[in-house]
Amino acid sequence: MRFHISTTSRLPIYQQLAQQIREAIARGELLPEACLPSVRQMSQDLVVNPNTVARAYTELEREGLLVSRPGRGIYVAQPRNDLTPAARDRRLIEKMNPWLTEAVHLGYAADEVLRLVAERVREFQWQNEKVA
Amino acid sequence: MRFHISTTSRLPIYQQLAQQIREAIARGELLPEACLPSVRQMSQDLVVNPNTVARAYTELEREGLLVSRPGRGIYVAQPRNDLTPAARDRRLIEKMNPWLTEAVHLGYAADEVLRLVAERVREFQWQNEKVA
Amino acid sequence: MRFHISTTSRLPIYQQLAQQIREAIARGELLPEACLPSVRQMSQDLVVNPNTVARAYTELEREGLLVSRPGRGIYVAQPRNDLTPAARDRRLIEKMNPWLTEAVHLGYAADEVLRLVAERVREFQWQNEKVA
Amino acid sequence: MRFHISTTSRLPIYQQLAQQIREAIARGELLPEACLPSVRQMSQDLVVNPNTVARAYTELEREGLLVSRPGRGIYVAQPRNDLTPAARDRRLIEKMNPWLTEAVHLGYAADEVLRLVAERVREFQWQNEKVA
DNA sequence: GTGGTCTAGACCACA
DNA sequence: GTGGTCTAGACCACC
Repeated sequence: MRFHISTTSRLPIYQQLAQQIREAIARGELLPEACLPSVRQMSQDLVVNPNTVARAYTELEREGLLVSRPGRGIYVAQPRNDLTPAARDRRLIEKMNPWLTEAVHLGYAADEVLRLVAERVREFQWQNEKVA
Repeated sequence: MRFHISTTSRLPIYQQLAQQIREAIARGELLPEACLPSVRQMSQDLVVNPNTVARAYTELEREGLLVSRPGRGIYVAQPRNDLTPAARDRRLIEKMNPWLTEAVHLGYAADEVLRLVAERVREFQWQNEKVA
Repeated sequence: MRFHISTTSRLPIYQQLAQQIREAIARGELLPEACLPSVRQMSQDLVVNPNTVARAYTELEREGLLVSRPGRGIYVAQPRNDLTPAARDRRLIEKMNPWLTEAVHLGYAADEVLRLVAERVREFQWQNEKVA
Repeated sequence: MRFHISTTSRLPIYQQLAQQIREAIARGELLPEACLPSVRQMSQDLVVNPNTVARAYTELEREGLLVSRPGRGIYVAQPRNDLTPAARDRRLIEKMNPWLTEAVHLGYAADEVLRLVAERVREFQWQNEKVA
């Protein structure tokens, strides 16, 4: 797994890293129980402050995506299944509003949005099976 | 139209307000040429500093969602359509990506995501026509 | 790069500064990825409130001329190219019209105006290539 | 001569009116010594506050485009010729900077700008003869 | 009355 | 150190 940060992006560095790790996990490139590079190692690779890497890891741990085992390293967590289907839906729908709103403002027609989502979903090499 | 802000949210107040206005416009609850509450009025309603409200309004004006008419008030503008198709897609995808990642983590299958979006799109009173 | 503000001008301070930065960028004196003075530094140089400088920077960031990187500084971005040709023309004509009117009032003939513009264009270190 | 104001524009009403009068004069639709509608008449036609019309007239009088003859009305002034060629050029060039800067940011190539200016000049039905 | 600008000074997030 | 947010309160332009 190689990550890289863009010093020209306006996004905070720790968030760039966090989002890349999230997507790597989502894509299945980082499997559960995989071990991530140490804070020190990663900070050297990316040429950033160790604090910045630590912050990204902390954020992901708080989200339940990573688990740190003190003295041994930081690992990809098992996928959580503690949400009821209704709670899952609620959570996802809630976060849909801002970008759907953006779509309206950008002048997208309804079917264009659906087309774009479908396209992106394909590119994501979606691996989840339908659970219901 | 009623708005409300959460002081416990990590999102800045002016952005909370801006996003609520964006959604109200996207939903068609605030139609073009509708007049918004004055800065002073809104700041009283929300119990925040008038500057904070002004900032939200200014932000939305820069985005082309509102137009301010000094001495008269601030009004809802027409949706923008001055971006190239590629730039439009780029913007939307950027905002959609983190959400898709989230969907994967929640265990959603591809067709479930599409179903959810389609459903939500229907709930919006989508007024845009396909431009192309 | 030296900037200066006129307290006697009717133009707001933050706009005076913004316009000077715009012109410096347009002339090629400030190249992409160049770092601008910090808000605090600039506010000392100009003897104005830091908020006023921040406002100029924010305005230019919204226009896509600058990118701010929290904790790191504020930098010159690449010129925007996300507008449709029609929207581009509309914007430019809108700003050009009052100037053309002025030229007529000053008694300029059509070819004199063209000559004057051509001259000035040459003085700019025009870096854009024709896109179409 | 018919004028009209857009209540949907963000430009102050008195400036909309002033600019329309300027352009009408520039185009030769309003000739020197032509008499403009009274403040009261104009304010009724446009359905705006008389103060607003008065302000537009005052602005144009200050610029030397109109002369008011108390008790008789307000008239288009004779074109001024009191500037030396150098002063004329200086004045016009000074006001060229902002929109030329905009052109750079919008990504225009040098010859595109010249083309656009030439086009607009033609549409203006330019009536001035070369003076030099 | 409306919005727009400016100042002073505080606190937070990021590196 | 950097930029980002928020407040309080002043003054101006526009209608």
